[in-house]
Amino acid sequence: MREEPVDHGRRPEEPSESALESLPKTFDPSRFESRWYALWESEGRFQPQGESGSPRYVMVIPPPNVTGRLHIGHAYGRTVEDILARWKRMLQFRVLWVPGTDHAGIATQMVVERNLAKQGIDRKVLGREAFVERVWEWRRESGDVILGQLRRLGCSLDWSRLRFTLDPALSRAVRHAFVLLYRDGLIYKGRYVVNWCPGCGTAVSDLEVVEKPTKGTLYKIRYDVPGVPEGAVVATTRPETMLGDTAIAIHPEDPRTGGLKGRKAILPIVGRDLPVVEDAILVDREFGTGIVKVTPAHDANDFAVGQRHALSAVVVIGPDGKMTAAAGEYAGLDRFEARKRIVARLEQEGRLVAAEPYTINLGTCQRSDDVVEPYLSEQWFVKIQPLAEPAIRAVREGTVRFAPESWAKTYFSWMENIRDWCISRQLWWGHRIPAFTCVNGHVLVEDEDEPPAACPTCGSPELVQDPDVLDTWFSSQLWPFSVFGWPEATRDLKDFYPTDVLVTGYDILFFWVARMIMAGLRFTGKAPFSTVHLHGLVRIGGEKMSKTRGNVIDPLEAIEEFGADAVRFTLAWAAASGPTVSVERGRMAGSRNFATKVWNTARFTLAQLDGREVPEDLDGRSLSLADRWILSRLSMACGDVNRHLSEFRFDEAAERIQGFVWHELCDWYLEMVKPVFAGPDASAAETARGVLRRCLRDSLALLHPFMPFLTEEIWEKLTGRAGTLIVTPYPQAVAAWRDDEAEASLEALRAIVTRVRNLRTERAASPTAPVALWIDPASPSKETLPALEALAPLLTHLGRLSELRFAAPAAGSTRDVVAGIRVGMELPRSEGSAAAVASGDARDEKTRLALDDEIAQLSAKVQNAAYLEKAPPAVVEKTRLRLRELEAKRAALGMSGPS
RNA sequence: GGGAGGUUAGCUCAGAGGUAGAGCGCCUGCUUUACACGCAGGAUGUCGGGGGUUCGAUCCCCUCACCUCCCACCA
Repeated sequence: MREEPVDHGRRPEEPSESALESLPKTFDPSRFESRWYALWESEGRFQPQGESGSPRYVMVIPPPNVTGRLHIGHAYGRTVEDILARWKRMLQFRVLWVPGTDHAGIATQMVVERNLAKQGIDRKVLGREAFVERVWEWRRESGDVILGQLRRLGCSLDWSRLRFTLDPALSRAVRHAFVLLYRDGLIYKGRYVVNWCPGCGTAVSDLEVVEKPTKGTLYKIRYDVPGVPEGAVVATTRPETMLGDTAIAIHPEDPRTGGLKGRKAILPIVGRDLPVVEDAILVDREFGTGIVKVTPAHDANDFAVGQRHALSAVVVIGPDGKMTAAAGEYAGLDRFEARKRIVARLEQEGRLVAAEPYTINLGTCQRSDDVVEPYLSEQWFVKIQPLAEPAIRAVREGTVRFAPESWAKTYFSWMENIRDWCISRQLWWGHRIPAFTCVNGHVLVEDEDEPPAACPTCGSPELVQDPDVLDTWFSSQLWPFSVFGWPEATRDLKDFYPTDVLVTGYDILFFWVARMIMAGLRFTGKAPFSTVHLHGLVRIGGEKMSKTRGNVIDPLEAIEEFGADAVRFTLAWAAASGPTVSVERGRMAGSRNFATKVWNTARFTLAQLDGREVPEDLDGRSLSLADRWILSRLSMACGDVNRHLSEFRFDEAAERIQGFVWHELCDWYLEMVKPVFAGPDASAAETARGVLRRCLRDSLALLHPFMPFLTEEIWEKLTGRAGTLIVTPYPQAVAAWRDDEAEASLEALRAIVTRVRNLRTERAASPTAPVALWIDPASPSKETLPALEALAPLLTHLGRLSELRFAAPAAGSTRDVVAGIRVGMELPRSEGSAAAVASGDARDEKTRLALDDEIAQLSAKVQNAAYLEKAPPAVVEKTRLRLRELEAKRAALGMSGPS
C-alpha cells in the first residue's frame, strides 16, 4: 500500500540489518493495527480492571445510529473519548467505556421506507408488523458497520457491554420511565397544535424543526364585513390556511380597527361568518393592518386565541400535506397547489389587495427537509418544567459542569424557557407508547409489552395499545443508566453509575445532554455525569463539510492512507476550544510524518540498545549535562501533557508531545548522544543508553492515548512484553529531574550552535565548512561558561567546529552575543561567496538598525520613573538584562570585521 | 429582538497584561552514524477599525465593521 521511500543516493555504510531487524525499515501501520486491537480485546484490556471499589472512570458512548457509518465528526468525538479512556486507564483508574447504538426512529424508518419504495413496496400496504420486521432485517444486515469502524479507529470500548436502545432491557427502561412520569402527572395526552412533518407523517418536537430564511410572499386579503365598507384586510404568508379561519382578531385599544368591534366578517370562498375577537396578546398594534386572521388548527398562536375565545378549530390540511374534506372544492390538493389556486381565485374576485415579496423563516423538518406544518392533533407530552428545575440547579450548584464552561449559559437560557415536550411520533419503528385504551375509553398506562387481559376500571376485555411510538430522544435520555440495567438495581448500575464525563458535540446539548440531566435526576436521583465536554463540529479547511463542496474526508479512507494513529493524532491536534474543529489533509500527512519520526527514533534507539548494557535505574548514575537536560525536558513535558489532558486541551497535549519528541529528543539529544556512543567512555555511553531508553519509553507511554497502535508495536520491541503499554502507568513529572542549570547550559549551547550554522548559511558556505569559534570569558552572562567548557566536545561536534577557544575573539572575526554569551566566529574567505558576504553585510546592517530601535525603546523604558515605580521588579530586571544583552550584541556587531 | 463565539504569518489554527507561536505551504542549502514522511538555515504579521483603562494592551473595557452559530418572534 505504502511506497518504499525513494533512495536518494548511495549509502556506503548501510547499518547492518542485524541491528535493526527488530523493526522493519519501512513504517507501515496496516501491518500491525488490527493485531494489537485483537490482542487488547482478547486480554480483556477494555473491561474495567481491578477491585470494584477502586477509583473508576466511566463514559458512555453517544450512541450512533445503528445503521450509520463513521463520519469525521464521530471519529473526532470518539478519538477524544478514547484518549481520555486510555489516559485514565494508564493512570490506573478502573476504566469503563460503554459502546452501543441508537435505533434512531425517524432516520432509520425513512431509510428503510425509501429502500422499500425502490422495490415498489409501500409501507402502509405492507402493514405495521411486517414493516417493523423489515427494519429489523435491515438492521441485522447493515447494522453495526459503525462498530467495526470504531474498532479500526482503536476505540477501547468494552464490547461485552454493548447495548442497543431497542434491547429488551432498554425497552423495559423506556416503558418504566414513561409509567413513572405518567403516574406523577408529568406525561399527559392532549389535542394541541404541534409541528407536523407531512413527509415523515409524524409530529416532531420544536427542536427538530430547522428554520430557514426563504423568499416568499405576503398576501393581503380583504374580508367583507357587513356594515364596514372597506372590510377587513388581513395578511398571511399561507393563504391556504384561511379555509380554516374561525375568527379575525383585533387589538382592543387600536383606534384603527375599533369600527370592527362586535361585527362579523365573512370568510371569502367559504362564506363562513367569522366573529371579530379582541385579543391584546396576539395582535400587535404596530404591525400591518392591525387585523389578524385566526386559524386555530394551523397555528400555535391562533390555537391559543381559540382557547381564550372558545373558537372552533377546522383542520383543512391533513397529515399527508393535502387539503382535507373541510377544504371543500380544494380537498385532496397538495397544500402548495391549493395555495396557488386560492391566490388566483382571490385575485379574480378582487380581494387580493397586495402580494409583496417577503422573507419568511420557513420551518423545515430536520430529517426530511419538508416544510413543517403546524397541525392540530392528539399527542403525548412531557410536562417539562418540574424536570427542568432540578436540572438547572445541578448545573448552577456545580454537580454537573460544562467544559468549556461558557456552555452553561446556553443551557440555562434554554432550560429556563423550556416548553413541554411532544414525545409521541406517528411512526412504527421505536418504543411503542405503553398506553392502552378500552372500548369505554378508559386509559391504562402499564409497564407491559402486551395489553392487559381486561380493563381494571370496567372489566372490558377489549384493550387497544396506543399506535404511536416515542421520540427517539425519550430513550436516549435514559442511556447513561439504562445501559447498566436500570430500573433493576444491577451490580453494574451500582458500580458504574453515575458516569464521569460525557463527550459530545454542542449541537445536541438540548436534544440529549439537557434531557439526560433531567432524566437522571428524576429517575436515579443523581446527575448522570459530573462533566460534559462539549466539542465543536468538524469542518474541513474552514468550510462545512458537504458532498457538493467535495471536501468530505472519509475517516476510513484517511485511515487507509495515513494510518489510524495519524488520523487520531490529527483529530486530537485539531481539537480547538471553539465552535469548529478544522481538519485538513495537510495535517493528516503531518501526523503521519510524525508517526514515521517516532518509528525511526525507535529504530535508532533499539539499534543502540541491541545487546548492550542498559541501566534501568538512572538514580546514582553520573549523568552528563545533556542527560540532565533531556530528563529535565522530559519531566516538564510529562507534567504539561497531564495538565492539558485534564483540561480537555487535546490540541495542546498533542503538540507538546510532538514538540518534545521531535524537536528536543530527536533534533538535539539524539545528535548529542551519537558521539558518546562512538566515544571511548563506556560508562558514559551506558548511561546515555539508559537515558535514551527512558526517553523513548516515556515518550511512547505519553503518546499511547493518541497513537495506540504504533506505540504498542514499538513497546513490544523495547520491552519484550506484547500489548502491555495500554496498562502501563502514565508518565508523570519527576521533581528530581528538574534541572535549571542544565537547561540554561544547553540553551546556551543550542543558541551558539544555531548561530554557527546560521553563519554558514549567510555566507553560502557548505554545512561542513570549517568554522573557528571563540567564546569570550568576559561574556555578559557568565553563569553558563563553566558548563560550556564541559560541553566543548559537544559544541565542536554539533557546530562542526574546526577550532574552539575560550578566549577573547580574534580581531576580524564575526562577533555576536547569543544567550548572553559573546562569541567570535571565523569562516575562511574561500568558503563563502562574495555575493553572500555582501548580502550578509546588508543583513547585518538591517539587524543593527533593528537593534538600535529596540535599544532606544528599552532605554527609554528603563529611564521612565513611572515604569520603574509601578512595574513589578522582576519585569524591570528582565528589561535591564535584555537591554544589557542587546547592547553587548550591538557592540559585538560593531566590532565584527570582514572575515 | 435576545444570546454565544469569532476576526493573529500565504492557508488552518493556538496563545498570554510586559512588543507573538505551531502545522502545512514558501525560499536556500544538504545524504551529516534512525528518518527525504528527512536534516540545516531562512523569510513573512500596523495580532479587524476607532476610543478608553494602564508605567505598558494584540491580550482588559467601550464602540464600530464584518463573519459563524443558537434561541425567540414572524399577520
